[in-house]
Amino acid sequence: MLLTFTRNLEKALIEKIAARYHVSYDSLNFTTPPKIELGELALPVAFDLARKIKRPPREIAQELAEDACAIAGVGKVDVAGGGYLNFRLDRCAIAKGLARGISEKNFGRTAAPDVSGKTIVEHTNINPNKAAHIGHLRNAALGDSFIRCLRFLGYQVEVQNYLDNTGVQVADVVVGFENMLGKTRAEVAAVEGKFDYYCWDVYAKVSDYYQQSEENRKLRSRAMQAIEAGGNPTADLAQHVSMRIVSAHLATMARINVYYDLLPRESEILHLKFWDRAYALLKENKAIYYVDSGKHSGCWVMNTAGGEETPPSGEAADDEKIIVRSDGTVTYVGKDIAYQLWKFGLLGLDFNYRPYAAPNDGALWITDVEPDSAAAPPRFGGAARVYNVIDSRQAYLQGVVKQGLAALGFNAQAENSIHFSYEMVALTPACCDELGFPLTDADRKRPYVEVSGRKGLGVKADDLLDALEKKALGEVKSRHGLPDDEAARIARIIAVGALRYFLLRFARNTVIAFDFKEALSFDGETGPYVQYAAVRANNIFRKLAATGETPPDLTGDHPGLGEFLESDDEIWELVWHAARLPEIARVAANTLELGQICKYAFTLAQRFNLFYHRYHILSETDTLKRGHLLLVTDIVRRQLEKALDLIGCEVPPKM
RNA sequence: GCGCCCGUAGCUCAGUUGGAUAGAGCAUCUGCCUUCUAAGCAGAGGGUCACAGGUUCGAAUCCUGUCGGGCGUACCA
Repeated sequence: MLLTFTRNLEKALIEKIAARYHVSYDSLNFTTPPKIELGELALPVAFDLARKIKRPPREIAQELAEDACAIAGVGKVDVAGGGYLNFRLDRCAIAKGLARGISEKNFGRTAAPDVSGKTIVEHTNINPNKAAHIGHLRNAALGDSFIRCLRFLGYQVEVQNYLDNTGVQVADVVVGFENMLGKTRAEVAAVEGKFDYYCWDVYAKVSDYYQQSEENRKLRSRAMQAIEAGGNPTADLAQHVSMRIVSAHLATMARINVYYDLLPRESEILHLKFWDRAYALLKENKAIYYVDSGKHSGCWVMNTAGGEETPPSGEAADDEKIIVRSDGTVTYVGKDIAYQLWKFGLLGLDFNYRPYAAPNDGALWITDVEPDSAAAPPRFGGAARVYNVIDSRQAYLQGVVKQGLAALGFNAQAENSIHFSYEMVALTPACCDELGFPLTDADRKRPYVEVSGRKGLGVKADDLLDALEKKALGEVKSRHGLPDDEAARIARIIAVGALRYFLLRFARNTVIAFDFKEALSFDGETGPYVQYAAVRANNIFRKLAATGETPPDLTGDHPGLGEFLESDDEIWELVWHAARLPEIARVAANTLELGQICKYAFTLAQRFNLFYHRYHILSETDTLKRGHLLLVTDIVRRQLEKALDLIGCEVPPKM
């Protein structure tokens, strides 16, 4: 409803401006007037036109206002300030349209997506060699919320969690087990308890082990080569470790409502010859070249000079990105280029697939060398657009992948390879103290310290979730006498609400300096605040149902609703804000700023709380007014629930 | 060195791509539970938007410079 309306309004105005002033716009930048009494939408376009056609802005605004009145759905247009166009919309029509939209389960969204074709979103991508930490949670929360928005907006989306099961980090843990600890695969398999936590410690110790001798450091390259070759005890151990860690990661992510469609594995990129094909393509197109001297001697590096030029001399290669190492193994970037080509359907090869037992019993698939004869997989890959959710430190690497595609002539696909970039989660020095992690004096002076798996410094995702659940459980139990399992279930929902909201409320390019007190807060601008508003609204309907009364029909006629909404700006502002969810979701999806959804949900909850305190709905004696109040409450609670769903949060039955 | 990002209330952050009187939360202070739940509500104080120029009807937002901070620039990812 609203998306369609605002876009029609925009289109109609663009036409009118073109007809009257012969100035063409692709889009118009609507804003919000400072007060709802002034209208719902504002347009400062007259200022821009004033410059272009050399006439006073107020005069232009006046003329446009007359034109705009004729557009369907527009109630009144005023000229304000130096030349603002303020639009007052037909309140009753918007409220009714919204109520109908909600009843049809599309929450007021009727416009088609902005683009067509499949969108692949790759996120999480944790190296399968240790437990997930808070940085990984930010990645997954962003990626998962993004795909929820895209799906809500009607996009076809495929979610992939890439498993780097043949990379250096897995090799490091394997060296830790085989060489440092002298454990066999059987002994590793017998390790009990949280395996991802166990590996966290092993990984941290391997750093010291490498420091001890050159001999030790050589073990990494040896392990890498064995893992890439496959069919040997080291490779078997790597597979055991990485797949066991993956299952731990999936369990952690399931705790915060994050799920995937496909788990592509790097081992298949190698064994199904994806890399060989990409390697050949890159060589053919002279996108990479061999270096025979200098510090990168023996490597294949990216040809940033590009094109069909003869590869530059070896001496010029010192600052080029290495794609194939001198020991013959391929770097992550190389494998990522092959993977990216496959995502766009450009490689001419496909994975084999088998079902993976998913934590949510949904359809999750994993790639494999051999096909699964018993199950027919859906068609994966072949995307029109690809989003890679990776932190901003990898911007350079993402650029190389893009460059690789472009060097092969796939310019459109390079253009549609989008790095969904965000800043890291770091730790405040105070937080490191709480974790009992020793800091250097230099670190102590910094605003924050980077999380480091290599040093074993970080807040583990499961630990944080445990702390949140424990705190939420205490709060629930202090308010309600509930059976243990019911209380625990509610505590989990609140914990997830607090965590996901916390991780998403920051803008992408803001470093989150992690602080336990803030992350564990349930008051003020938090997920639980929004959940609480929704629970309160639901309680009204629960009490209503208990008395046997049926709530107003969303699709009904609602006589008197128009007058009611015209007479009360505060209630109208609440309804109007509720109606904007699809617009906000669109902005969030286009700008990749999921914090917009958080802001929206919080503001809606705030306005609802104001409304809730001002009107005691169930004791309202004017039955017509009571019906309107109930309708407004119904609209708001459903939009609140949907907004929470977009950021991966649920509404608890009680709070 | 080079490249990218950041600097907004005591603290943590928003700020709809240049628009109307710069907003929230936390913390502090003052009130509000016999009501659909106080994880809440109402109110108060708190700002040279790092600094200096510039662009124009209009700048926290754009351009230049200075100062301060972060990240990247790996045969890790």
